Amino acid sequence: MDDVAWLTEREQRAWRGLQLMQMRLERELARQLAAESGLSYPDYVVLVALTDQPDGRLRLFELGDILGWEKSRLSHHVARMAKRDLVTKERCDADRRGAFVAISTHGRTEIEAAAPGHLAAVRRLFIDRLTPSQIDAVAEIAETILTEPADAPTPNGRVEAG
Amino acid sequence: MDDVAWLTEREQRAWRGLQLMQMRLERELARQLAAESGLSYPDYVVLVALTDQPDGRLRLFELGDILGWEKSRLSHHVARMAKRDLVTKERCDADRRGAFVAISTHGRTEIEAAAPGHLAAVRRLFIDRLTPSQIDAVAEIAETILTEPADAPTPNGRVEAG
DNA sequence: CTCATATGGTTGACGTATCCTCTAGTTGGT
DNA sequence: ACCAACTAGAGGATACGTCAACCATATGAG
Repeated sequence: MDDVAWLTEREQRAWRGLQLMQMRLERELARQLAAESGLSYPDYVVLVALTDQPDGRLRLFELGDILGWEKSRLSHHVARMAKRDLVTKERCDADRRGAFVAISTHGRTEIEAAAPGHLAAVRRLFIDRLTPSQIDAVAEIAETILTEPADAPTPNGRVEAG
Repeated sequence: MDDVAWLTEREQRAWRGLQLMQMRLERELARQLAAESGLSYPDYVVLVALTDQPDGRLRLFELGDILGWEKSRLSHHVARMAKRDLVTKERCDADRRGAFVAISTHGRTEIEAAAPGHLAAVRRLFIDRLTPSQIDAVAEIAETILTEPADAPTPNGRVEAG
């Protein structure tokens, strides 16, 4: 790193800080969830996505698109969650290759028990330590970064318009 | 999630956006490093920390503090890196329980080859898409979040003053 | 219809992360 | 000197993520 053009001091402060912040947040949230519920952080986000659906279920590829996960990871994770009866898998008659993941009764119980503590932690660790304008700044920055640049590769098989 | 006090819309926009942004950045950077070098992202940050040292070496626990890693993870990771001859482990005479991790010649070669592409990716994906004031905002937000709150648990065995 | 190709999802192997426990060595009190 | 408490680090068990190969079904061109 000595002979390479590194970032300016300000840039490095932002970049390095962001990395550390994110690591810390994820670790703390994962720890909190593990301590106060039987769910991991990935379990949690899967169940949230399912409860967002009126019928509590999604095709696997839809869930993958929502979470930004690869299909393989999703398949493995859903299989593990099904083994713990947090979700069930249902076959899809319309497309017989496909399958639904549906939140189970037990899954609902678990996430309803986990959510308040998790939300409190998100507030305590992040939201409540920032000013409203900082919150908005975060949202804007994230949206800027997330808008697909024209020449970017398309990670999840999504296709550029045109 | 339906019957639980969730975040306000603004808060959720920031929080969810941050999560997605970070996932996307890490994935792209990991992909870039894997494609253009033989290093993983964790390999890279370990080597950067070592090259920041004048003598290119650190005690394991010092490295752990710098990176915010648990000692077990660090021990495992350094062992794997040593197996690939990216670093070497040296015994510490001053404290014979301890050990140094030192970057090897091969490690220097690898990171010097990897750095330009990685830095270019950091710029392309993040830095160059933000205004200078957004960069500063990120730095300030990260520093706010990273300052240890008085009542927080102490993840890495660090002890609160008093 | 038939074949090539694309899509939805699974699986196994392998590297990685975390938890917990263990040993060696250090430090401090008596 | 001795013993208790602590620290540095290693290592096994298990869960997780990724890659590449794979199967089954769907789709479209001829």
